[in-house]
Parts: sequence; C-alpha cells; structure tokens
Amino acid sequence: MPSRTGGLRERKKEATRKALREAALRLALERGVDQVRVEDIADAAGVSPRTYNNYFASREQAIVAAVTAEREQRVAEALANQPATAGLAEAVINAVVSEFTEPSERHRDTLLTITGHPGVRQAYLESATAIEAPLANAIAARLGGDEDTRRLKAEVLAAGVASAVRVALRRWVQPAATSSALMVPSGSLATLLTEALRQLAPALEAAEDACAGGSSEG
Amino acid sequence: MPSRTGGLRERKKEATRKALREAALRLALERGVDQVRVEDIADAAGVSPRTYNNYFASREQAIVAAVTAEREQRVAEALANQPATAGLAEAVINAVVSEFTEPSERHRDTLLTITGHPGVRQAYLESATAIEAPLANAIAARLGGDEDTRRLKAEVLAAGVASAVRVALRRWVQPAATSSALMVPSGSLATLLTEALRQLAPALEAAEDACAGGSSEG
DNA sequence: GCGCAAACTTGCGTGCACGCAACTTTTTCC
DNA sequence: GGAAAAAGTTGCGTGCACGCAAGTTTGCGC
Repeated sequence: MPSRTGGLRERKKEATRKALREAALRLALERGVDQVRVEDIADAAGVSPRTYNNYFASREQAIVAAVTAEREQRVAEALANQPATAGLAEAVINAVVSEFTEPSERHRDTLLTITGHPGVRQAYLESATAIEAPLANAIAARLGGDEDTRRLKAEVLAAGVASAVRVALRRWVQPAATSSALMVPSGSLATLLTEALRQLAPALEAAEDACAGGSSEG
Repeated sequence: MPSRTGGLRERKKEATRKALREAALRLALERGVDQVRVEDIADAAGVSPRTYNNYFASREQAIVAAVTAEREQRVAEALANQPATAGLAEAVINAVVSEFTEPSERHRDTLLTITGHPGVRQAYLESATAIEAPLANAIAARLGGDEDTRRLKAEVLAAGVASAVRVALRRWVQPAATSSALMVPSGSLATLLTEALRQLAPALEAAEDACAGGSSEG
C-alpha cells in the first residue's frame, strides 16, 4: 500500500532522477563539464545511457537540475503561502526572492564554477523559465476566478517575472570581462533579484487592481 | 570598393544565409519537417552540410529564420522611430505590434503549418527572445543615459516585453485541443499581442517616470 | 497468489551538432 | 599588383539525442 510519497514506481523514478543529476554535477565539478561523457553519468547512477536520456534531454540540463530541482513547486507554494493581505507585487517578489536567494547562495561556488561553461550557463538561465507555468497558476489563483482574460494576464505576468529572474541571474553569473574596465560589480543576488522584480511591480499591482471586486476575494 | 551594403564577403554570407533558410522552409513545407535532412537543405543552397551548420545550429532554427529574419533590427528601429512625444509604453507597444503583426499575418498559413511540429513551434516561440538585446538598447536610449541602473531597468523591461510576445505567439499558434471543449478561440494576433503587452504598460510607464528629468530628454 | 495491463528500461540504428585542422577566398597594406 | 593576414568553407571524427521495438518490472483486480 503506497504511502503519501506515492507508489514504488514513483519513488524509484525520483531516486533515479536524483542519482542522475547528482552524478552529473559531481562529475562535472571533479573533471570539468567537457570531460564528462553521458556514459559516465549513466554508469555512476546505475542505469543505461538510454535511460539517462529518458530523464534528461542534455548533459547540461542534468547538471543544472542538481541545483534547481523542484524550484518551480517551491516558488508556487511560497506564493500561495504569502498572506492574503499582501499585495500581489509584494507577495510575488517575496516568494521569488526568498526561494531563489537561499539555494543560490548556498550553492554559490558550485554555480559560479559550472556556469563558467557557456552551455551550462545557458541551461541554468533557461531553467528559470520553468517557474512560468506554476507561477501563472499561483498568480491566477490570487487574481480571482479562472476566466479567460485572467488566464492571459497571469501567464504574461508570470512570464515577465521569469524573465526578470533570468536577467538577474545572468548578471549574477556573468563572467568578469577580462579586458575593458567597464564592468558591473553585480551586487548580491538578493539585491539583483529585488531590483529586477521591482521593475515589474507596477504591472502586478495594476493587474491586481483591475481584478479587484472579482469573483473570489478574501 | 564595397558599397554601403558591405563588402563582397558580407554580401555572400547574407546570400548564403538567405538561401539556406529559404531552402529549409521550402523543403519543410513540401515534405513535412521530419522528412527534411540537413543534407537536403545544404544541397539546395549549394553549400556543404558543415557550412550549413556554421549558419544555423539546428534544422528548426533554419526553418524558423525564413519567417523571422531581421525582426530584431526592425523592432528596434521601429521603436527608435516612434515620436519622441509618445510615452514609452505606447511607443513600445506600437513598435512591437506593428512589426510582429504584419509579417505574421502575411505568413499566417506557413506559420500555422510548420508550428504544427513541436520542435519548430518551440524554436519559433524562442525566436521572440531574440528581440531582447536590441530592444533593451532602444529602451535604454529612450530612458536616458547609459548609466548602470538604467541598463538593468531596460534589460528587465525588454525581457518582459519579449516574454509577453512569446505568450501571445504561443496562444496564436496553439494547436486546437482535439478532445475537450474548453478551448480559447485566441482571437487575432494583433489583439493577442496588444492585450499581452498592455499588462506591462504600467511597468514601462513607471520606469519612464522614474527616469524623467534624466540626462537626455527631447 | 495470478495474470493482465500499464509503465519503465534497454539496445540499436539514424541523423545531427560541432571541434578541429586543412584548404580556399576575400581583404588589406605597401 | 602581390604577398600576408583575416575570414570562410569543407571533410572528418566524436559524442549525443531520440524513435522504435523488444524485454522487464510494477500495479491492480479478482
């Protein structure tokens, strides 16, 4: 009888996924990204290369997943848990900043190392867009009913937030320009994220106001 | 002596790029995306497969480029050409809607056909992010000087706009859900784009206001 | 328990992306 | 105009992504 964690099947799958992404990251850190073959990752996780490929579409995604796993759910959950009294902008910024800052700072050295590789850096930045769909759902829930117009609003806002996050992360991991002196110190990730997201606050507030008095309101 | 169009080298490169993307699109329409080999495209354009790959990183990108070529520059230019009296939000929305609507409607059948293919659809949607950098420059120019804070603002806003465009395009090319009745008619592309971008207007206006009285103002 | 259906794993084959190192073409400079 | 440099093209080799069709494991109803 399967517990809350799901059936045996599901647990095994999750274990395999975890083993794969952790093997990928470990090997990448040990030898450098370009010295890691797909076969090595699969071997280290105890599956065939073909199976590895059923879990991850590229080496880069496997490596990055070790650091970004389950971020989408955590962000969506964090937004849902924000007090209903908070404005949408405040709630979104709090949820996103808190869920991105802590793990990123914790894995700071790892991240700055692996994002030295262009392919991994791109995969890392693109991973931010994974929050789009869950975030859109959470925003739609805050905006009110699930009517069509609200759905579009929520999707646009979520996509905008994901973009802002991507810009902030890009600055954070930006490799120092070696030659010219015109360089941005980039500040802390929390600062970068907050400043980036603040640009979208007016849009979030306006959307919320436009939906005020809608179907469901606490 | 090279004319304004650039040297011979540059013209040849552009001709090759054009030949490749048009061959890719033509073949994809004739036979279906999955029946087009890279070798076919290269042959049709009169270059080696290896050279084809110096121009495009994937078949999907080559096909999509036939429809999206030079869009980035045109959008940036359109924004620069908006009257200086217009607000940033209005200027951006006008520029983006006008430059996206016309070509997309002109190639409507082509686009809806090729985006039936998942890989091509994804490449098409991702191509919208190509406007990010040129748009960020154009927005930064409108905001005023090139100080650091303004650069971040411009990048975030440009990324947001690109995201909104992506959401609108996604709805536009969304394949009709075959089974259930809960489906969105999606409206015209111009309407979709306008509605999506309108969500960001408050953010654009706020950024403009925050930069008012800055270094350069008409 | 038993057996069937659904889900997952695996090997194989194919086409692809791309680094690399020759080779060819365009540009530049005198 | 001719030689050197800069830029572009090509073939080759390698590793990779993924469709497909077995084979294997798990879940479920009886």
